[in-house]
Amino acid sequence: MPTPFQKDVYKALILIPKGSVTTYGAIANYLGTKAVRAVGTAVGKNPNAPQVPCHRVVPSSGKIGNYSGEGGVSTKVRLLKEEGVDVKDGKIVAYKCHLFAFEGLDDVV
DNA sequence: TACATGACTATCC
DNA sequence: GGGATAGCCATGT
Repeated sequence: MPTPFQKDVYKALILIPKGSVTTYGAIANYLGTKAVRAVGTAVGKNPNAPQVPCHRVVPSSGKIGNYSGEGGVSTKVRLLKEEGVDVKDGKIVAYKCHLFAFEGLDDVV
């Protein structure tokens, strides 16, 4: 069963609009924590499958990061492209433009 | 309860 | 900008 922390992470992921991406740090910040590692762990479990846009989560490095789904990173990149986010050599193109930092959704504060 | 692991980030070089 | 090191919290054994 998913832990409350995971459910919070998944809720944050669902808030990510199509064609946009966010970082683990942004999610952690939205949840009011610095546990980016824990966020990555929670997303890695991802028992909610396609229900949660886990492929819209990328590291602050602007790269793709990792993906535990089928096809791994390849599928993650493909999904992003399908949503309008272009990827080149395992890196997000103009990723800062697609970046979604939960601005305005700070209901926790 | 304690130790080890992990889809990371920040800092230093 | 890129590589290496330390810090971080939650989860699983």
